Amino acid sequence: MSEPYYITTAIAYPNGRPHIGHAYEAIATDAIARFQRLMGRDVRLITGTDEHGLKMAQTARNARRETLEFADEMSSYFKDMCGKLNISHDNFMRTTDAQHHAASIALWKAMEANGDLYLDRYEGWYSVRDEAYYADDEVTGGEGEQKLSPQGTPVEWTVEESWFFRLSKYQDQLLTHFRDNPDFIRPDSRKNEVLRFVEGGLRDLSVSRTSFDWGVPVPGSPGHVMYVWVDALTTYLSGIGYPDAEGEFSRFWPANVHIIGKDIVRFHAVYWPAFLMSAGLPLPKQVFGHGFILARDGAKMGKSAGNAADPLELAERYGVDQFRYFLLREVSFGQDGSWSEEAIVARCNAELANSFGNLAQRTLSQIFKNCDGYLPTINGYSDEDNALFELVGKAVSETIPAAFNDLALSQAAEAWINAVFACNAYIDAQAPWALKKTDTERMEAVLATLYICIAQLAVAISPIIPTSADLLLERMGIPNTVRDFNGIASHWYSPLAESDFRLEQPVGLFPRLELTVEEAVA
RNA sequence: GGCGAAGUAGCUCAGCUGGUUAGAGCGGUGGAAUCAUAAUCCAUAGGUCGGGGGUUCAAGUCCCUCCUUCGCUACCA
Repeated sequence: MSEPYYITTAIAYPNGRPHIGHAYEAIATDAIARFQRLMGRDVRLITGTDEHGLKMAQTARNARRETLEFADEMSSYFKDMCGKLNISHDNFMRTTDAQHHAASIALWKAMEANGDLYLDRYEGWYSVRDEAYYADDEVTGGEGEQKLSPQGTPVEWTVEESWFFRLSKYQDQLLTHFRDNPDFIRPDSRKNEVLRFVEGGLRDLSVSRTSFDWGVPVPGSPGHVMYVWVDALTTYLSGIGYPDAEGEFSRFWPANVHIIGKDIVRFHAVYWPAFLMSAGLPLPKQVFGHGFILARDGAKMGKSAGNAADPLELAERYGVDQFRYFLLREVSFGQDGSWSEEAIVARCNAELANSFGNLAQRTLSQIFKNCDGYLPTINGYSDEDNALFELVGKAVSETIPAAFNDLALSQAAEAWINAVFACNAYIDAQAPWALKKTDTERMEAVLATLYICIAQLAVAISPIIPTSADLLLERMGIPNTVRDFNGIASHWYSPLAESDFRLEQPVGLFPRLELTVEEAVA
């Protein structure tokens, strides 16, 4: 059995439809998962929705909907998004699942058994919108006015009984863990923020609520439901079978990496490991906080900003693989990035259509026309051929895997496109269309060289553009068994050339994109 | 206020522990080619590497300071 690899997205709060940030996270996580599969790992990718909390209950009530039924609908949008964006998740975990409740309760009891939960009173300015308490001096608004949180949301003085988690107890253990595992939080800029936060001292965390009942009931404490983050984070466990400690869970926990947005690093890098320490469970190996995808004008994306683009609409308009490629290629993973329709069109046309798609098209077309569709046989390679093999081979078996391994997704794509550029330079320099008249044997060697390189490049980029890559490999007759990083580096060409495989009339892989009319006018 | 990140060619950005004429992609310009999705290839455009000061034989690359943007965090009065 191959080595397990467990990766998760954050568990989205489906208070609205998924926006481009959700799509970005799912796509990035999926590309990493697909890469690991191509490296031979036994992968689990878990995603899902975090459906509890007061906000959800209120939104449903305002819409005069039954809460669960409302949650069903909202969750389904996220599940649909995963389907449409070709996310290869193994499980879509909902916090409203019965098994998830059982998992949350099991985690709770484990923390309780460790003496880390106690009942106390909590009072302060509570913001329903933020689902958070604020200190007296954080609140603004004079006598008789509506008090506002630092985020500008309305707050009310609230007193409630609450269970507390002894977070303070874990300060030193956390710092030790951060020190001993320098890659636990990435990128470094996020790690520094967390370090400073923890070094500044940790207060115990309120982990239950009594003001509403839409959540996982606290065991043995009627009227209390768990703080949403407790059960949301538990999804990483329940998604692979917890509380059943056998089977999937024992094989895949701890997770290799949690992919999350930079805004929720603290929950994943402080609270979550503390919960796990308390429950006696091993910690995930890494938490990676990616950046935000900003609109062209620099405004933060979000439903409240009113400029949230529908990722599914963009994917439909420009193509799922094109959309995936754009996001992962354009944005340095871990940093913020921006998008625009112009940028999508420009990037995809330049690299996918003109460089790679056209490379495949011109190569396959020549084989189709000049070799009657049969793969040319090889009678020795020239230095130029070997130089290209070396360059592409290095990209495919060293640079690109190394970048993926390091979650440097844009660098992986960059290394790939550079190898594609080299192929185009090679085909122009060798000019097989001229060799056709002077030296058909040499022409065949050139086309064979390109054929091999194109197949390797298709496999290497397939984590990012899986459908297109597979389609090309299929048309090229590349057996499924060699469509991974090891296989495609093996000697599959001669057997294929000697088989009765014959190319069909080549068809363009990536149509050139055009801006939509509105966008072009604007 | 504290801490941190960033400010490099028109645009988007690479530049690790300081060291040949500061790089890439896109865009622009000039060629070449015509197999291919009017796609490709080659060459090139000369940016005081945010401002100022300093260390050094040598600094985008270290130190100080100022300006701008952003993130985390805090709030002394």
